[in-house]
Amino acid sequence: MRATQRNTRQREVVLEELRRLGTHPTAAELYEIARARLPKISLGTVYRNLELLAENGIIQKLKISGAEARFDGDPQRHYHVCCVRCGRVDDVHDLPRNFVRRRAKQLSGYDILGFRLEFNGICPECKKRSAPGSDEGASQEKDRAV
Amino acid sequence: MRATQRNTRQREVVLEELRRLGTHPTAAELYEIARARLPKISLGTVYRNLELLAENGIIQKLKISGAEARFDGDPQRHYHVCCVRCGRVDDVHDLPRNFVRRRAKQLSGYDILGFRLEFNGICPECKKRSAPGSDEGASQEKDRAV
DNA sequence: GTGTATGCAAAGCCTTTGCAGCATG
DNA sequence: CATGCTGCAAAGGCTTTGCATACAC
Repeated sequence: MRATQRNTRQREVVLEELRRLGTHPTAAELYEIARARLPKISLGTVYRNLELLAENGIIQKLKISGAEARFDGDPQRHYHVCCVRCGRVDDVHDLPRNFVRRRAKQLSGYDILGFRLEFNGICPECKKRSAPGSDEGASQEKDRAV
Repeated sequence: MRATQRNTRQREVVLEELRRLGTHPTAAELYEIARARLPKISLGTVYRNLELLAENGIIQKLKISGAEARFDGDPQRHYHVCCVRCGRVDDVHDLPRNFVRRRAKQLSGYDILGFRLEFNGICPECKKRSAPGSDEGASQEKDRAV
């Protein structure tokens, strides 16, 4: 999070529309939608704001297989299904502890072909590199049930 | 899988090197390595072959957060850790059924900040679109323990 | 011999950035 | 008013593609 951050109309609109959609739009899609309210907004601004919001943990940036990044207005959800044909992305809610293909299919309506689980964090090398008195404690380690 | 596919030296080398590495190189990295054995190979060819191998399920294409795609010579593994600082990707082996942050950290040496679980498959719309007598049964539904 | 794959280079696409002017706190 | 943000457009970086040639079967 930066020192001082201003609340601009553009940032507000981008976030509002992303949340209102409830889907996983690309930056370009969001740009088109935002343009209805702010005709002069630029793609660059949309990208900059999405990036910033994601850095602050307010939204989520997804890099699913496929060309474009997608954004999720809900930073809490972590389960997604993506279509290998059209690239569409949906959520899978209420995934039980012992998640299974069958359950994912029931909840999403997809034919589940596979899955991918990714952890993210700081690798040993990077830890060493900035070990003593680390000042860049970006994401504090919340104790959620990973 | 295409009608007829030929076994070229280039494809062979790309696959061999990817498997030999055991890491998750980018196309460019693999290109440099392959060049040691086939000085005239082109980046385009490396991309084409990686794409083809991934389509055939022989390797895995990963689109982790970050710019470049990464490739995994083992199509079976599904657990990865990626460093939010340098983009490095590692495997997490032997992930227990009730995976937990602690276990993932033990196995990888990373400081785990979060995770992402993605299913992939065919969305309801795409199913409808190619429903009767589908001829494109790309990935057969293996009954692995998703 | 036929059709796939390659090499090379150009084109594509998504995303990032430089810069001058604008607007927020 | 100081400086973060915007719009615009150009630049970047990874990936894909067109085309003539080479090679696998």
